[in-house]
Amino acid sequence: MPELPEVETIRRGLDQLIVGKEISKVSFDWTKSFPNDEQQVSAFLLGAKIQQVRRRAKVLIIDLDNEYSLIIHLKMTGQLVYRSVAANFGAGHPNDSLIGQLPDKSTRVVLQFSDNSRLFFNDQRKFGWMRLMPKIEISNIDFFKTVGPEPLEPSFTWQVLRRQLEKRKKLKIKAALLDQTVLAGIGNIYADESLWGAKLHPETLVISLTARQIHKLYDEIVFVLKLSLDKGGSTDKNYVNHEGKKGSYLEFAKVFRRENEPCPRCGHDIQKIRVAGRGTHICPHCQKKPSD
DNA sequence: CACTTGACCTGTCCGC
DNA sequence: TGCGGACAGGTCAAGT
Repeated sequence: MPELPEVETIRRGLDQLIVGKEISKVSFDWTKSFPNDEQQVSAFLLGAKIQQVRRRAKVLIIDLDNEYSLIIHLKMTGQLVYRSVAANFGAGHPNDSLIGQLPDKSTRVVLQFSDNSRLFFNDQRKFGWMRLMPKIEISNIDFFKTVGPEPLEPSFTWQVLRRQLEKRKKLKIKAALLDQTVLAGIGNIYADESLWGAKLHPETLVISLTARQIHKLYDEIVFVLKLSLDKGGSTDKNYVNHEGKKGSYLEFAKVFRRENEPCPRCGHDIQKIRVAGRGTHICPHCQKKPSD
């Protein structure tokens, strides 16, 4: 899924929907999706109330009103959908949704609240996970110790991006943008979109970027992330928000999933290539390799 | 150490 | 229609 705009959309939604609710029951069908043992669950999850929903990079943190939190990573195909009994009963497959009544075939974990509403963690590919962890241990997770700055925080300036890129001078710029220790929350979609905006070929080495190019790339990263957040994120195949609804950013995307369509800037055909092991979309005219 | 590749899973699409 | 292979938005671990 889910890159920063999608995870942030869910965070905002859940923060409105589940804060104050008391967890009354938990069930799961796949241990890797929820590795905690019975004892931890009954001691710290059952009976706890939701205090707040936070996000760092692509990770959601649901703080409980005790010393524990639920940490959730949706990886590629995870969904977190909240349903009251009535809403679930009425759920079909309207145009703005991908899912009907829950649980469905991909449901891995169900949190039930004392008012009988439920939060469903669905994940087709089973890469995602949810786990209960003491709040005090969260900052000790390697990922949180090394993850880079949040691009939508006011403290993230183009100079910060330049400094972060210093650490990965030998990488291709696309690989650097996907590296969560450089910058938090960018994935394949927004890497391609911001590189197109900055007219940079994704294989351009970081070391060869000028200050002006980094500044432009910074502007484009912030622009595409804010635009996507405004559009409720991107739905390619699986992503839905906390209500089970799709995001509409891809209608506004310039290159992602638009191979063989004309570049909106120059009209040349958009190509799909492979960079850093990932499918990558470029306009070969606007985004020249430095050697070309 | 810095960087690249394969593994983790299921589902879908494309070519033969 | 059936079947094999490639590919899909993310991160780790293992390999070079």
